[in-house]
Amino acid sequence: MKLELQIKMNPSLYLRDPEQSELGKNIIKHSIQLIHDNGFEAFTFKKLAESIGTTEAGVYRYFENKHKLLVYIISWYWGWIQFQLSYQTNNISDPTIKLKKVITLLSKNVEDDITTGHVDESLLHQILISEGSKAYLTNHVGKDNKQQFFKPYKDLCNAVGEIILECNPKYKYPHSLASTIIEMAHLQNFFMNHLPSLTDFSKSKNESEIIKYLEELVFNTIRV
Amino acid sequence: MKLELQIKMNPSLYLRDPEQSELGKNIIKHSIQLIHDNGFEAFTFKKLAESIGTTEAGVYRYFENKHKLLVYIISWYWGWIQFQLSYQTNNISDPTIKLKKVITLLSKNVEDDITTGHVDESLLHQILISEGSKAYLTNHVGKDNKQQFFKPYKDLCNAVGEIILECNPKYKYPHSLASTIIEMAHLQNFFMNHLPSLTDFSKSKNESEIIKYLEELVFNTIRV
DNA sequence: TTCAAATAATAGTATTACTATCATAAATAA
DNA sequence: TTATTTATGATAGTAATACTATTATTTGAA
Repeated sequence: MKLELQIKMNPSLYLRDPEQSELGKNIIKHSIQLIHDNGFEAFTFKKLAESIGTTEAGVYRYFENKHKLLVYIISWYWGWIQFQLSYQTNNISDPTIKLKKVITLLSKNVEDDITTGHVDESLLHQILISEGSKAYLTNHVGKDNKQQFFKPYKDLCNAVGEIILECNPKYKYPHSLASTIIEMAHLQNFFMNHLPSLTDFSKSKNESEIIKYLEELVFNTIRV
Repeated sequence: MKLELQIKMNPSLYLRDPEQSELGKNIIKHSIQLIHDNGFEAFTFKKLAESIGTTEAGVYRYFENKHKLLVYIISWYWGWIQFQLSYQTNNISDPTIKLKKVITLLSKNVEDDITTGHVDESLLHQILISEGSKAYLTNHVGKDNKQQFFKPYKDLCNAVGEIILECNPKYKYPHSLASTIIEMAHLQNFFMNHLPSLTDFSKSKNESEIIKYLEELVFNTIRV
């Protein structure tokens, strides 16, 4: 029996469920590749259609526009991370170890997960680093939020916040600290690779120093 | 005698210096207003030209494209913040107080500064919160960086890093902590206003709680 | 006064972000 | 089995965006 991990997506994000057809899966797969390779600004439905071997209209039958497609794959990623988190922290009772697992999970470049056929999680992780914040940094963030587009992100943030509170039930800013960890795990990685003088990780070019930095930051602030 | 604060800009950002003409100053002024009101994605040179009462071609004589214009106004803002920082921390010897001033300066909504005629710093601060990271989150960040587009940001980050080191000369991550402060001052503000469940500031809607959060975060991590 | 530079007015192109239409192939239900 | 829905493919078309180019007019410094 083959194990298939299915992540439940918000139906408002798509017109036709991309999981339900080959073309749909191809749209996801090639979107991830193209957004990774050329960035979200250069990504168009025309290029995507060409890369798949279908037509622009074909893509529009699945997604209303490229922003919703971006939010879709990002939501998928947060759902996947949420699953990894509960999987990896299962049976661990020490919240400190749990929180360290979280930091590592968010910071480390993930390996491609074979149980999710058409999605390359490693590329997705890179996309999150450079494009993740573009999902919500728009002037329609309020509308999108009302449609629950950011629920997976919020759920993750809450889950991390819970772990923080397990470490120190009196800590006053569990959600802000959670969103700080999530965002900084990505941003410090981006800076390390593209604007190294904004970090102290220039030489090493690997994530272990970012993890150390974040651990110090987090555990010093919650252990008051 | 009228005091005029002049911020030196990187000439690669423009084709014609916008400070040197009325049209140029209008381009800056109306860009800030339009980007603030509608967001960077919806901002076009055509709308800008209409709002000024000139033509699209007129704007293109000053800026190659809207991205460079964004980087220009953002650079201007960092230059202005850098000036405010050195001005406000002048004659203060206690680095702890200096660092607190930095956090407040970055987090608090600024008041419009009369010494800079055509620039509304309060709007600029809002633009930085929602659009700031779009200056570097592109696939041409490397090219832009080679042209020194991010120097004002880096200079500020260095200056803050210096203050951190004054507080604790042994602290290992002064630049990363500086970029964390800068980015989080903005991002937590954005979350507070648009995605409050990612923060612990939902009720108050003012920046003083963000300042407290950041101060706790920063001083607990550097006082090891 | 003259000459160069800045601006205004207009036009035009390639690309993007869509919408619409119609034909065909595949899946499914009667 | 045929009838019919449903997904896809092929093609066209539109409005807006992101520019470039040309020419005429105004301004302002030598």
